[in-house]
Amino acid sequence: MPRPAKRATSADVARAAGVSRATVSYVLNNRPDQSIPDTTRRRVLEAAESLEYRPHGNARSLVSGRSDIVLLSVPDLPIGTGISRFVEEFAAALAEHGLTLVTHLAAARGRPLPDVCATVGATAVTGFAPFDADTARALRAAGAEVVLPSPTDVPDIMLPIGSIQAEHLIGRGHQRLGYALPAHPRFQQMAAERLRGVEQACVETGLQPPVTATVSLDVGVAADAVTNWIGQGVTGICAFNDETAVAVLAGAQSRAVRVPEELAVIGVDDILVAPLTNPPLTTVRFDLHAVARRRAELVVAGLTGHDAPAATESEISAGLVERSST
Amino acid sequence: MPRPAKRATSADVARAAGVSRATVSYVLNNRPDQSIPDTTRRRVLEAAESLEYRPHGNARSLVSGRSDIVLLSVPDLPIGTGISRFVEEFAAALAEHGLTLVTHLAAARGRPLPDVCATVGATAVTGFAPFDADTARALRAAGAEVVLPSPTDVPDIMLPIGSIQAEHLIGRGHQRLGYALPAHPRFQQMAAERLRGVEQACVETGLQPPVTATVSLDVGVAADAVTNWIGQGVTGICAFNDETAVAVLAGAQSRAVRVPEELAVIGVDDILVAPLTNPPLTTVRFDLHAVARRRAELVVAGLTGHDAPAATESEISAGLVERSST
DNA sequence: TTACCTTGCTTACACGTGTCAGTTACTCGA
DNA sequence: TCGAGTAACTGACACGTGTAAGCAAGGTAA
Repeated sequence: MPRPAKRATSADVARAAGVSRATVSYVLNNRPDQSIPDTTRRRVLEAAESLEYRPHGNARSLVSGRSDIVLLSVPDLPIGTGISRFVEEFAAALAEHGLTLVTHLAAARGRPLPDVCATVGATAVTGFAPFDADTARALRAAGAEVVLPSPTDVPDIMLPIGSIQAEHLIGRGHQRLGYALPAHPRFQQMAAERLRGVEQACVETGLQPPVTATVSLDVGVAADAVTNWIGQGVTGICAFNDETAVAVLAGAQSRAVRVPEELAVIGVDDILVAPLTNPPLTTVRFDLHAVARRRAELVVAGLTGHDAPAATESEISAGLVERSST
Repeated sequence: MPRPAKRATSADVARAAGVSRATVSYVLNNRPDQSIPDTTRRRVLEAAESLEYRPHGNARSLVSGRSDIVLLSVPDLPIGTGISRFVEEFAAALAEHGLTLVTHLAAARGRPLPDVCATVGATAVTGFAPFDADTARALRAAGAEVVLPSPTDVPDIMLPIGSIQAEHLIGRGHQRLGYALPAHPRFQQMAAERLRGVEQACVETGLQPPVTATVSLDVGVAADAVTNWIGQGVTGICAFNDETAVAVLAGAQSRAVRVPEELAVIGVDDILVAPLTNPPLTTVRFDLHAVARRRAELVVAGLTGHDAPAATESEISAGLVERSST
């Protein structure tokens, strides 16, 4: 096949429009302090259009020292579908500020995050959990100006989820709750936050704290946990996420424990199969739209040096999806 | 906090080592055609180490015209967990060749892919389905030298999956098969490939082609499909993926159709909840390790200009996970 | 007329890197 | 002693962009 023409540069556009390269730059970045007549402006824009000119990000960031690239580090976890919605929303929110999002899956055998940061030239790096001090320092040394979240940002998202679960069950009259922790070690931090939310709700309504059990995705393990809960008088289970909740449902079924009559179960995430379980799973879907938008605000604020607008309670909106498992 | 020192450049290293910048470049990229005594070499390396020097990827790719960055476009779909394993494996395979992977979620409201390609300066762009001609052209114009997969690459991955499903059911004695298509429009292309694999297997063993039905993630829809299949004498269902399979299971249960006695069901992906369904779901897990490695080979081959080693049959290894739904 | 401002441009430099073409200083054979 | 060769290094350019500084032409005020 014929080798396609090399990508157009601003010099090509300048030649086509019959002006200097500087004029092209002024028009395309439409700088207010430069006065450029409409005829010239249009000539440049048309030339850029017809040549399919796209500014070379590397060259641009080389001179400006700042790159419009935001790097999102995605943890190497069995990721739920929710994350892709977060990413989508986050990317859209950043795009409104002219920022481009790329994601990198942090795996043991892949490149270390600071290297990736340096090669793509990201100005901001963000992730789901706060980075440890060493990594944060390395990221800054690799050129990142903003590293988020800081340790104070995370609880705002996770804690209310547990509260919503517990309040729903308590509202239905349950007096003794259980909490199903995930088995995967990397979920532990997130799980601890959500559990704390459940505990808070219990304390506030005068109940005892929930009876915790680690439930792997195995029917036998889940069944044992169910038997134990029933023995302790537990009637409602908050599960860390929907997969764990499905395991609890399977465990209950294998021990002939009726759901929701004998044991109510509520999950988190509203995964695709949640409406298809037996009985259909009640769950909490938290609004990634708002979380993503908030995160984007924090990034932009960090980049511009302004303070971020304070988070209002209503921004973190997690919603109950009521089905028949509670 | 004290503003951290600006990142070190190769000029800083040169000054610290008492040599010229060119020498620094020769040492760090250890070029064989330049003879550099060990004393000098060590001086440079030590200076680079102590300054925490990392070459500036933007500047490097600006001059070389090539960037070590591979961009993976992830479709805006309800993504299965399998994809993250693919990404992990792909990134690791690319890293062995000194390439860095970043992913971008292609969403309607985000940036168009060619823009992202241009801003990060990717030399290769790849995705799960082939790009349409316009997009491919735009990507090339944005600086991508390699755009994959080409339309001829995809069937190799998807088609055998359908075959494995069908052969498993046929081997169990089923004479009339059904195929459960997904409802989401963006899955259609992938589904068509997998369905073709099922059809091939049927033809080869002298069976009639499968009875297709579109099954959304809704119990009612799935139940109607099940009734229809039973009415046509179908005894085994190949589902597009595990979510669709779970819907079929739920539909069967709501119509009191016993699985697997009256209707066998097999999915694809081995999602987390697959062992937890009732009955536990038989499924096909395809080896993303091999697919990712193959894809990385294609990318590297495209960048070096060499031909890629031909795919052997054994590289595309998809494995049956037998449970009780068949 | 002269001094000075505005408009509409252009010229020239900087960013950090890789690399080619020189340029020393030294060794070696005749 | 002299030319040639080689080891060890340096100077300068290019990549594509943003932008400060400058410049010609025309207008305006004194």
